[in-house]
Amino acid sequence: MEKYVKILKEKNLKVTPQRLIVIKYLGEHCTHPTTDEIYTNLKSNNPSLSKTTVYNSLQILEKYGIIQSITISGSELRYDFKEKMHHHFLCKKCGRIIDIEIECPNLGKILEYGHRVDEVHGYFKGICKKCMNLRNKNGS
Amino acid sequence: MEKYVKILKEKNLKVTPQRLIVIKYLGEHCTHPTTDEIYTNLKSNNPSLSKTTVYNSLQILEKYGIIQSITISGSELRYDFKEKMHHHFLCKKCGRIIDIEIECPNLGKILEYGHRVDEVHGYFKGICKKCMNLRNKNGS
DNA sequence: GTATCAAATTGTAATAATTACAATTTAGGA
DNA sequence: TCCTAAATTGTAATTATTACAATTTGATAC
Repeated sequence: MEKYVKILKEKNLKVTPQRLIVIKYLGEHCTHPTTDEIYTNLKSNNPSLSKTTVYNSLQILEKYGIIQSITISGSELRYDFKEKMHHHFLCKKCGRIIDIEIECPNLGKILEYGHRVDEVHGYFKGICKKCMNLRNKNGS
Repeated sequence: MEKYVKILKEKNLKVTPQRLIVIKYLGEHCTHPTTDEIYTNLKSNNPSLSKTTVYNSLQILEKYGIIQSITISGSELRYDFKEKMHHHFLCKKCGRIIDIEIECPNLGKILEYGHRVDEVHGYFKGICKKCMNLRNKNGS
């Protein structure tokens, strides 16, 4: 827990219990949850928690580069602890979002266009290995 | 216009005036419009057009690989004619989405994981060249 | 430890994006 | 031209997000 307190303090963000449980949740769950998933899961042990607070916390954590939002699955934002750069793979069968540990080798080229690049996102959609195996077994 | 009729027929999709104006709109506007933008712009010349039809048309056009949806700017889908593979750059200042003509050199690696990859998306966020120049001029 | 105050939290209400669905219309083959 | 499955339409419902005013609280100064 101290780890998360430290992260907030380093950015001069006020340390509140709400922010701590949100950041802790993301630190311990690599499921790329939506705002609603985070809210629902935390609500049971934190009955006074408001969904607006979850939105606010996620927003400010993202603003300060602690977490990142992912737009991969249609009309909802998902969140991810921002550690080292990686890509994502969305399985259209089981809906899982899998981390893909690769860097983006294109960055240099984009800089050549003259734009200032702050964020790099890559994602892939398809059928994950697990679902492919299931499909083969069932012969369908 | 015949070009768009042909595209639909090739996929054995029913050719309707609504689908044609939607596909034509995307063919002639490289602005990565939202569903609402497409609807509003077409509505004036096609008063009977329903927004649900625009949603339906976009959905089926995407399903058949004619167009692609882009999730880059928060909670809204944007659409793009699906020609050759390219990436996107979102300017956080002016909101423009700019095409970046690069391929993804990572594909091979993802295939190694054992997943089946159907779609490849890459996007970058930052400040575009034009906005950077404006900023420098104003000295801010 | 207490007072102070800007900032954070809460709950409700409003807005925006998307989907569901039943009734009507229509494209395209027989 | 007729027929039917599929597409379109409009309304209503759902889902995701934002706005905002009232209340509470973290962190600093005393």
